[in-house]
Amino acid sequence: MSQNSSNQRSPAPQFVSDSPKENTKIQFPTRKDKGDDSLKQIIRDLGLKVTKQRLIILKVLQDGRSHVTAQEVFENINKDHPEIGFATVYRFLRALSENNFITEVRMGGLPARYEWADKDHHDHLTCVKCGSIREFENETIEELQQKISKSFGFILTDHVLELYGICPACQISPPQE
Amino acid sequence: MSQNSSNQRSPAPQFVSDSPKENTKIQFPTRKDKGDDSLKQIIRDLGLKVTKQRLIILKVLQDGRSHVTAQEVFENINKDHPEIGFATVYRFLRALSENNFITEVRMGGLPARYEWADKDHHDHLTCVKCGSIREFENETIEELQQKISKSFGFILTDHVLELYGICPACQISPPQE
DNA sequence: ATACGAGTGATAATCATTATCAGTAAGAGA
DNA sequence: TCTCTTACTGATAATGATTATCACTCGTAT
Repeated sequence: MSQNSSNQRSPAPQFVSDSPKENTKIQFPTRKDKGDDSLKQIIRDLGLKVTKQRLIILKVLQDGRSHVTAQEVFENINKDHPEIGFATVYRFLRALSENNFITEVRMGGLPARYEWADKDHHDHLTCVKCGSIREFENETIEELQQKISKSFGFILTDHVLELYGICPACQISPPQE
Repeated sequence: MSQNSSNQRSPAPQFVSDSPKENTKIQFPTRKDKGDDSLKQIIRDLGLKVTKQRLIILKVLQDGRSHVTAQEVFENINKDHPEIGFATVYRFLRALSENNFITEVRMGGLPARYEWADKDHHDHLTCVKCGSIREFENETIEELQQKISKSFGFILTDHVLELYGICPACQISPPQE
């Protein structure tokens, strides 16, 4: 999504469902949540139609590992549902990401990775040797970011904090060929 | 072929944070100016041959504004030296970046930007409306990053901290579209 | 159930970046 | 300085992730 600026994913217009409905409190599904109903509700909350494809994508996101790329989601789905095209996967991932149901993480020039946004915000600590990712959160850093933004007169809308280092395992036994 | 045939929709972000500079023939030495000899030395330190092209690229990086994309460097050079191909620019920027003579900054899915690495470390605060970049540094955040890494047993080697927000100007007069 | 507009899948297009390769030139040694 | 070896260059093709296009399909409000 590098190319045209149209997708310059400005850190996301906060979820604004124009569906006035009643204030159904949005429940983010957890990993154990297998019910299709809450998945359907997510799609409706986005103001989108519920389709088989979108349910499948959501299920994979929910049950699969975190930090997946669009390609990985597609390949995973493709095994059981080869009729679903990758454009559909990309499109829906973008919709989810723009509405903050999932978080897009970009590191280096690598393909974007996505993770459920149903947990507290966290940042990443990535091993430059083996690629393993640890998550962390630090309230003080968050506060400092707010303070810094304010000092420049900016309204903070988003941030990316990625730490890179060498994990304990790779310090001991560097990965072989 | 490529070239930036200005795409349709969104406004191409304008990066105006650093002093714009016309290329004048006469260059007064700046604080960054290391002279041709030291530019040559940089290239030799990389274990590469000193070529006219590489000296020109280095000079542009040194004298031009910061946070430039490869395309911008190329276009800048192209005005006076249309014989230099963009592949040469990309190649050399990569070499410089891999050897930490310049720092590569990637934000969102946008093209990589480069900056001279001979200044103190700083992070970025980017306006999601107009693309302007402010630099900042915060010792406390740096220390916290070290502490966090240590708590996971990681040896911290690098980090990326990018804040996104709306700059004062864009809060007042949002760019129309 | 019907109609209509959103959704889909195949495919082409984009865009930044990298690879390829034949011709060129840097620079170490004679 | 001249030669010779090879790294370098520039034009162009290729790549890889992602988005646009478009005819067709399918949810879903009526």
